[in-house]
Amino acid sequence: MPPEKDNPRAWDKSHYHLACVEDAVAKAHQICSEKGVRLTPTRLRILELIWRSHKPIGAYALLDEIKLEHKSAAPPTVYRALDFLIEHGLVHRIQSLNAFVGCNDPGHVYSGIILICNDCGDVLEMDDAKISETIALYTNNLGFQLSSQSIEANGTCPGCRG
Amino acid sequence: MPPEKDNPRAWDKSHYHLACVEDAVAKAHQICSEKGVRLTPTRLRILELIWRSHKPIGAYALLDEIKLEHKSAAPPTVYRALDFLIEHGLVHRIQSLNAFVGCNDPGHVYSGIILICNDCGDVLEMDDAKISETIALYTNNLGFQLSSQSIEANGTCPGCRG
DNA sequence: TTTATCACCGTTATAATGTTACATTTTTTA
DNA sequence: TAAAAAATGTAACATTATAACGGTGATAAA
Repeated sequence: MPPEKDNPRAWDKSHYHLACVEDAVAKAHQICSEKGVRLTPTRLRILELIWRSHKPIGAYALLDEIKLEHKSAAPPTVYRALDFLIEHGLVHRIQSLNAFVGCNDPGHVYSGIILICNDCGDVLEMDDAKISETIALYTNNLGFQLSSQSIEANGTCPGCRG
Repeated sequence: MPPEKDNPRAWDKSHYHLACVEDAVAKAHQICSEKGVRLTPTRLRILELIWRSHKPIGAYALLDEIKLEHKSAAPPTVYRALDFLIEHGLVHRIQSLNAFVGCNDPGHVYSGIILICNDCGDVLEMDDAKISETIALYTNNLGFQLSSQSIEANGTCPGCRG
């Protein structure tokens, strides 16, 4: 992770579907209820911690935080919750950082493109059907049956370009 | 990594620029010479090992192999060589697998899209300017200065669809 | 020719990330 | 309520990656 620079207006997130932890929690309850799966206290807590961190957060950072209130927590505690949250589209894993962010539009993802600022470390999720359709088209022409994709872009965010 | 299935004709790679280890080594020598950087014996050996593995290979698997001939090798031996090879575009890192593959078209990359077969574990590199241009366009409209990107797609390759 | 520098490598240790396996508890289902 | 399934606790371990420091050999500067 780059030098910690705090840049609260790194990008314009005004179009985001979820503006705060509370929104994310409400949406998560709704989605889990619709799917008939259980948003247990640990899962909920991990989701909240991810949303309260306004940057991608790693599994062991989550573990440190959750240990403060839940002394017996261990790596599987965190990884199981993350698996659940990712499986149900509530959280994205950022492969290039081994870190996690809340999904901005759960239950409605075409293709999540993750933009990562190399200066401040903040992330923007960009959903675009066109790009994922293009990739699906190209891969289908090769006879490849696409099941998932991950697009991560590195660069400098508007806030850090100054 | 999925169950080991050996599927030598998983995809049509007839369009690949580099067909074998020897091609890859020759091209690497050429590129390093043009850039004035040193393709030392260890770097060359790691590149060969990556190309001889016809699947993505992890750093510690490379370490095991190189230890057979070079008893004193340790993790930094491998990671330093990998850093070099990646920096000069000779090797790609596959983020979702923590593994490495030879770049099929070094010195001429628009956007390497990595297709990963979930059944046989083999990988195809697809270079396409259009997709990377589309992403560049979209991110630019957000004021994001793009420096690099990684696109990985999971699914089933033609060979494994049967 | 000495001395400084630099890139590369050897070596040891350790950090960071992620998983297995099995026991226990809680919740749901029959 | 009893059986089954889902979730969690717990300890140990596996995998991936980096830090730190010293040595070596080539090249450049004094």
